[in-house]
Amino acid sequence: MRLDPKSHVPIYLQIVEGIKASVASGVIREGEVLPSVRALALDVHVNPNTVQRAYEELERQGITFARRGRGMFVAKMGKRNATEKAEQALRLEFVRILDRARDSSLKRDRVESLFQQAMTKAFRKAGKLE
Amino acid sequence: MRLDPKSHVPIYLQIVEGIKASVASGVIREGEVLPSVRALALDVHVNPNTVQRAYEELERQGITFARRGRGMFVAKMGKRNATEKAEQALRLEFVRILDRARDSSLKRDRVESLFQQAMTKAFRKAGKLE
Amino acid sequence: MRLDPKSHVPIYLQIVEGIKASVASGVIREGEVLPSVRALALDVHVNPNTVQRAYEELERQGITFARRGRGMFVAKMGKRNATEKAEQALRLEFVRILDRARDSSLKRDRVESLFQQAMTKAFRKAGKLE
Amino acid sequence: MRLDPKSHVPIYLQIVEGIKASVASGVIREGEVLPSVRALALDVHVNPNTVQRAYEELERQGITFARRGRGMFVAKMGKRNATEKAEQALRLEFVRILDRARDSSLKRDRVESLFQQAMTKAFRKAGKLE
DNA sequence: GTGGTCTAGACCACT
DNA sequence: GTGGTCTAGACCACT
Repeated sequence: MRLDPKSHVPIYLQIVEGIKASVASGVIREGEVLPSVRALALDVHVNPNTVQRAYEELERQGITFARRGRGMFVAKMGKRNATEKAEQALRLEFVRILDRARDSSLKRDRVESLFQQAMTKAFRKAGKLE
Repeated sequence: MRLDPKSHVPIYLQIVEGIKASVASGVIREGEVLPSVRALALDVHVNPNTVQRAYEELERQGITFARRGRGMFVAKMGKRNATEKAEQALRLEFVRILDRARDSSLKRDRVESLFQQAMTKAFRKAGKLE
Repeated sequence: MRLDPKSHVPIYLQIVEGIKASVASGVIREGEVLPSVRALALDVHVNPNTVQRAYEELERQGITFARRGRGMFVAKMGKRNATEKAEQALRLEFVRILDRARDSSLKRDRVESLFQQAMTKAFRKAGKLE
Repeated sequence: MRLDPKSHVPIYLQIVEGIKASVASGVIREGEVLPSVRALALDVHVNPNTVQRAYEELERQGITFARRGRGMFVAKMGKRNATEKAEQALRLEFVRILDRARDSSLKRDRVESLFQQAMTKAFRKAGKLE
């Protein structure tokens, strides 16, 4: 999981996004257990409370559920929920950054070209590692 | 200028982005004066200190320069700087959100389709207002 | 026995309540033996330690008593104790939730109506099953 | 605001309930500001973080909204939301405690009588103080 | 001063 | 060991 300490997005929300991606892509399957709060905290070098907060948010979003003393599990509709939220988030991001590009009078062709470059980069990487 | 109080991006940086877009698109031209701190503060319903921080940041980025008692002016090369930064920011945003889309196993076609929808929306709006 | 893993009431206390109801209603009679810790634990999908805690609490409340190697038995006066505690608990619950309803400015008539609906539902069910 | 340290309901949720009652009853009106996190923390003798958590939950439930540097305000539909949630909570509480009363074989008449006593007590108090 | 995030560390219920 | 709540205290963005 990649956490960016310089980002304005709070760390706990970056963790939420990371786990959601893992659930959406099937890296963690429905019914499977997430890493424990303490284990993940050690792993990503943040305080356990910060992970705890991320886990609460995931439960609230219907991606996971908690079982006392057992751990945190991916919910039945977790994959579907996570995928839908990922698409919705992507759509909103596109709208936000393209609105700004337009306001900056960037040329439509130029925007298209930057997008295609990023696509190639992102989906080429996918084919190789991870 | 659109400010989102719920965004994780600090308001002063949102103001910076808005002004950079105005400079990049020529709404404010090189050598022209920006609205006064107080005027803009009243306009966007924000504390003058917040606008002040935004203006300092713009100067730091070489988009504008200050003349004591006269105001804040768009620098020579301000438009070019603003446009370059807008492109660079867009490129980084694309990489960031497409990486996440890939990690979420969103289909390449689906991502392309969401992008085209947002493009149409953004650049259709551009033709009409603002 | 209905256990709610999402409830803020600890599971061992939920078990205590469930058994008290069984004793109060005569489902388990005075002198009769309770299910073994292990049997009940398997039945309600809970760790034996949790059932053990519930049984200790029941003994402390004078509802049951333990016989080493024999099991847990309903005490003489167990039914009466359980019934009295059930009434007392109900009274306290009523006071608590009606105080809150009043603080929320819910109308007296509305509260009365919600109560009657719940009564009908609870005591109709009673006529049929269990 | 009455907080019960012996309750199994977490303190932060007790605070949520207390504020919701104040909003539902109009003690705090729509658009008005809530006590600051620090002020309320001092008032009810809990840690500011605990109040903060309650305020996050209130915002999530659509009762309030936050303005950076300004404070926490009652939302436009806050009163309605709070009242609806209060009714729903009451209904669920009734169902829960009446189911248990039935399982304990309490007589219907007896339950009715305990309820009426609590009603009189709660709504008499309302007429006098607060 | 006001809300929001984070660290550090304690204690609890449950496994 | 596992999640959930709470205290104590720091720092940030905004007013």
